[in-house]
Amino acid sequence: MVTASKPLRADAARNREKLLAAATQLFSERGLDVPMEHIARRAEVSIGTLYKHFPTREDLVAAIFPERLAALDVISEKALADQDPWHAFVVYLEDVYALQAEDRGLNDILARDLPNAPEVVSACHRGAGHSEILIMRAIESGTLRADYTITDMATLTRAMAQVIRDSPGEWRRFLSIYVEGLRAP
Amino acid sequence: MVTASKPLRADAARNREKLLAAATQLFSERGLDVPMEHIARRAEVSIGTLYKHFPTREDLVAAIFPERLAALDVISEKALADQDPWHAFVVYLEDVYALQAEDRGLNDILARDLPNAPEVVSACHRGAGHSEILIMRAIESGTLRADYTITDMATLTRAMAQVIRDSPGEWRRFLSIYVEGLRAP
DNA sequence: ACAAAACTTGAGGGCACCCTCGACTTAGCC
DNA sequence: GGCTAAGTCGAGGGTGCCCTCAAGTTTTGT
Repeated sequence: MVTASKPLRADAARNREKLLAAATQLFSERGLDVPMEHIARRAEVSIGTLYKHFPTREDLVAAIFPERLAALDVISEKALADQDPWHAFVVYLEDVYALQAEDRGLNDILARDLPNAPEVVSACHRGAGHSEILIMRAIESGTLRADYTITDMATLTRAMAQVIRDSPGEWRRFLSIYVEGLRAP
Repeated sequence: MVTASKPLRADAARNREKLLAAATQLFSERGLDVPMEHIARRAEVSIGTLYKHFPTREDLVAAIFPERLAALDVISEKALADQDPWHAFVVYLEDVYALQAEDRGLNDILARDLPNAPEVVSACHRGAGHSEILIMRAIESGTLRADYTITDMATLTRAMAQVIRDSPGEWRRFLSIYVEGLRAP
């Protein structure tokens, strides 16, 4: 997937890296809505150059987040390897939201209607697939309430996004209460 | 509290009412952030007139929401009259969020850092006081987990605000799961 | 019916963000 | 060293929202 279509000129390559670094940092700190001007400024590059490299905000997101989202796969794998289905499911939730809590941009991506970047979308689909397996396993083991669905988890994710934003110190407790409500009767 | 300081001229009084009606409707439909211009347009009044009557958005909120928030008191009273502390608490939550779900503006008020309008603030304090009583009673009856606090409820409210916004069809289910997690062990 | 007071109006200035484009600069090749 | 394609720059035009104020209109008291 390393499209080496045309090798960039040296200065262009340098600027591209500076832009990515600046955007990575700002997205993470302030979320996906940071003004484009701020990104350019932090990269010490003009706004025109930013738009040359990344014509839309989406392009920037698409360049940055696939790597971030790879962390989700690591979390999924860890959970899928866990022998205890309930434990796997609960730890999975904790890990996912811990990741979200560390990165305001990721939080935005998971919470709102996602960007269309194919790589981002597919990472989310992958995540959803893994979640579904974890849910099924936990239901089958008789520990998770039988009517739990991936839709419920999507709702939870949006709720958690909000909690993380407003009260970063509270999200673990909030989650733990919710999780208690998830046990099979 | 009906400050009849200076009787308004007839046309002014009419416009004031039109503005209140328009703002009530738009706040409820679209939330507290509707552009001032939209409110003026819907009231069929110029933007200057809007600002004459309500110099800030806060003033509009202060004029509209105390009445809305009175509904909260009704809900509290009903809950406080309930003999079963657990039932009272759960129904209270359902009623509060049902109210929020009906009014996008109210949802905004309860979710974000509130407007400074004294009447709004005091209504919220009143609500918090009632919540606290309901929480205490439910804890004492041994049905609600003993460590539950008003802070947890504030967090829940923000989370619910988000769920109501994104997935209006899901909030009851989300709440019911959370509430299951609230039962004393 | 008239004047003064109260009210209304909307053009327009400010701001923050978006994005474009023509003039300049520079890397990289001969 | 000089040429050219590639890249950079930033002023400036567009949008949407905020809010003000001087000029015009309406109400009301006499």
